[in-house]
Amino acid sequence: MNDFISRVEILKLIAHPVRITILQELSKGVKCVSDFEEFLEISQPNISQHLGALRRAGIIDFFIDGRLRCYFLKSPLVIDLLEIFNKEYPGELPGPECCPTTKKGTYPGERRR
Amino acid sequence: MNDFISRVEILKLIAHPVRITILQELSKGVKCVSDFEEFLEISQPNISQHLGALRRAGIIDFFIDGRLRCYFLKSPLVIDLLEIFNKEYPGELPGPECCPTTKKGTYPGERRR
DNA sequence: TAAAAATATAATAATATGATTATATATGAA
DNA sequence: TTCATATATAATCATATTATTATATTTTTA
Repeated sequence: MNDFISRVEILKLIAHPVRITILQELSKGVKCVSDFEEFLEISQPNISQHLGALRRAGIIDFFIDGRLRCYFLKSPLVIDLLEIFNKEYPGELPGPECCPTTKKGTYPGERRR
Repeated sequence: MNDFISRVEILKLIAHPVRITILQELSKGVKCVSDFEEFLEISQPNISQHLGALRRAGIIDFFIDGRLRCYFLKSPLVIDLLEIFNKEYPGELPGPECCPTTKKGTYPGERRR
């Protein structure tokens, strides 16, 4: 039903420095928790919590190898998102063309800003 | 300075149902606050706050036409992001191929999950 | 079978976010 | 000028998010 909201939830979840970093690593290949501990400067439980949240949202998943938990990317959206995240955007969009129409009339009248 | 963090901040800002809706509208053209009031079911001050936050982040900007404030998209990243946001993703990424290597050794041993 | 390693879960506390309400500002119209 | 319109700002409160600390679970190894 609420496709829109769940997409927003996914975005919101990804929009966190640690989780973006986790996803960037996973986009290169499988990683287990102790691998993350080596370069994320946060505690083990915190890593686990971030991984758990990403997992519950269906963004990543894991398999178990002995006592290792090996996480991998599941959501193809993440691949596209990371590409945009890393992309350079030189410049801004062109400003609005003259005089678009809204319910309130036609603007700009005098364009002061 | 911190390019990574500011990108995350932009993502975080966009990842909100009202703000995504605002940006989707602005991707179609200029809109003023009272235009938004017609289809966003939230209060005027709340709309103003969302617009203000997007503006402070440099994602949108406005010009003034009389007593209207006419907002428009500034960040090209948003265009790409909205495209992904609306894209359908059938299926998941293929699971990891056998036996990738981590600092901890080679896995999976027995893949139980 | 006891200890250790790898990881998760739960409880808590600090901080951030978001909506609401009330009020302020600026502009055009009467 | 005064009033109405369009919008912003500020203060407050409720809720959500995040990190921390402590503890539990599972599996391997000694």
